[in-house]
Amino acid sequence: MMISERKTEPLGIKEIDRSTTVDRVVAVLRQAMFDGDLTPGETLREISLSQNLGVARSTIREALRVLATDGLVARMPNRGLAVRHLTTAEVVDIFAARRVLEHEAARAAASCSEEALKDLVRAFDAYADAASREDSSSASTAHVEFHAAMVGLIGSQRLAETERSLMRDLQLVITTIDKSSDDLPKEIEKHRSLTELFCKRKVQEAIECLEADLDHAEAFVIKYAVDAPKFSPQKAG
Amino acid sequence: MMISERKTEPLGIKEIDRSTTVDRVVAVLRQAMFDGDLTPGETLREISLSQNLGVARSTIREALRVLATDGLVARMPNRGLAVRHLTTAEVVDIFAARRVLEHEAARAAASCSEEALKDLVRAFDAYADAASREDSSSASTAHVEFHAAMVGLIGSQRLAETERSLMRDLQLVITTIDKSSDDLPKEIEKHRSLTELFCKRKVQEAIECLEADLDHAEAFVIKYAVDAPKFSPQKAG
DNA sequence: AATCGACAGCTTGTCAGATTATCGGCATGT
DNA sequence: ACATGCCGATAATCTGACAAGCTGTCGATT
Repeated sequence: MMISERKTEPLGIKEIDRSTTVDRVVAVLRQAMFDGDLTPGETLREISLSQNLGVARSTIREALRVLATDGLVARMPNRGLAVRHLTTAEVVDIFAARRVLEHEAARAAASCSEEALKDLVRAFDAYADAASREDSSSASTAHVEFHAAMVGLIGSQRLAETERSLMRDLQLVITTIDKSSDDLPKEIEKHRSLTELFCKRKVQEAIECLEADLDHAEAFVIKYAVDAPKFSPQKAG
Repeated sequence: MMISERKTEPLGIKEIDRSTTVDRVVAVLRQAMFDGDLTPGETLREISLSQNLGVARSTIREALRVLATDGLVARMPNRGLAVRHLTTAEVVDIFAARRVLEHEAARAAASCSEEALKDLVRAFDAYADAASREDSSSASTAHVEFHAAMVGLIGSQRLAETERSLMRDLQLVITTIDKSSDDLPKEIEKHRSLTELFCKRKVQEAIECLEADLDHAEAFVIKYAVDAPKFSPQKAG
């Protein structure tokens, strides 16, 4: 054996960002929509975006193509792109999906590993932390991640990813409704008790808690969801 | 009121294809992977693709970006793209997700509308028809659509889309295993009885049927799934 | 006045070419 | 044997150009 053979890095070396420009543009745009800086219905012009972000139009186009595939923006051929507008029907669709996934998550809590539950607690802590710092942008992200972690208990990353996508789309609507009047502390408490029920593996109670929350949230969102007077979005962008 | 005001189209007017070149390239590549013309691990070179298909490299890039976002191809930054290779862990993940969705579909069959069941029957008929014509390409597609229709009974297009994506990824592996030794008639019969159980709303029996099928399919696929000796795929391309 | 058609402007769609960044392998030197 | 530096291949990005499609306007025609 050789002396001083080092396994990894000599400590203190920072992680290098290996993302491409397109990835970063996607992230920026996604966050902007997420934070409400880009509101549903708002058109996205390739040229102005490329000028504002200081990248070429081709790069913007690739980024927009990703967002379109994700379903966050709608393409209107030769007319441009716009931030997606959810119709009432779609909101109902999303909540139907969430009910299935989150119910199943509660059931999975009965038999999942302790380690998996730790992940859920970690996700909740991140959410609570962001909320306590009144960082609404981070809080939104953490909220999504919490729900994804919950569905993750089922044991399928794919389903967790689906939940993530559902939550993101909803967030799109929610941020446009009211940025401040949201009773964040109350939300945190609801999620805290939900987390506890999961950890104690009290399936039935968790389901009831989820159900109440989903019903409430659905009614709330639907009240503000507007039917889009636009083209239906492309399927596969 | 005016005379001869027509609501939609004067009959017989064909639908106009409004797809862009990128859309068509995506479709071609997707089908190629689906049919096994492009096998997992195979690298996709932008230049050769653009030459073969007779379109510009930028167009190819946008198409590949879509496929990467969909998760069908893996990006290795600055090294190229490759048709996705599913690891055993991912196959397990996918089947965990399918179990959740298809179980829920069986439960939903108890209370869904007759109309929804008709859709399922239609999907089965298309599958059986393609199989009887020995059109394996159409049969693969129809098979995916059948399962999507099944999950569609739950009442969420989003979940159906998730199932579609899961099935497509599996199909990617399956086509590479054996194109012909597949006992298609037997598969059709299994799906036929499944369809009947759904229509008769025999939930418990349907679940048992599904479970047996899923277990069998999972074992089959895992036996042939190879762990990829490549980079892990990018998250959001 | 109402309708139609041509036109202009804007934006996306597609393309070609050039430049840069990164990777893998090879050769070279100690 | 090992580290270093160079080189070829390929993707990543940018630039600039032109074509195609949509919208609204503005006359001309009826």
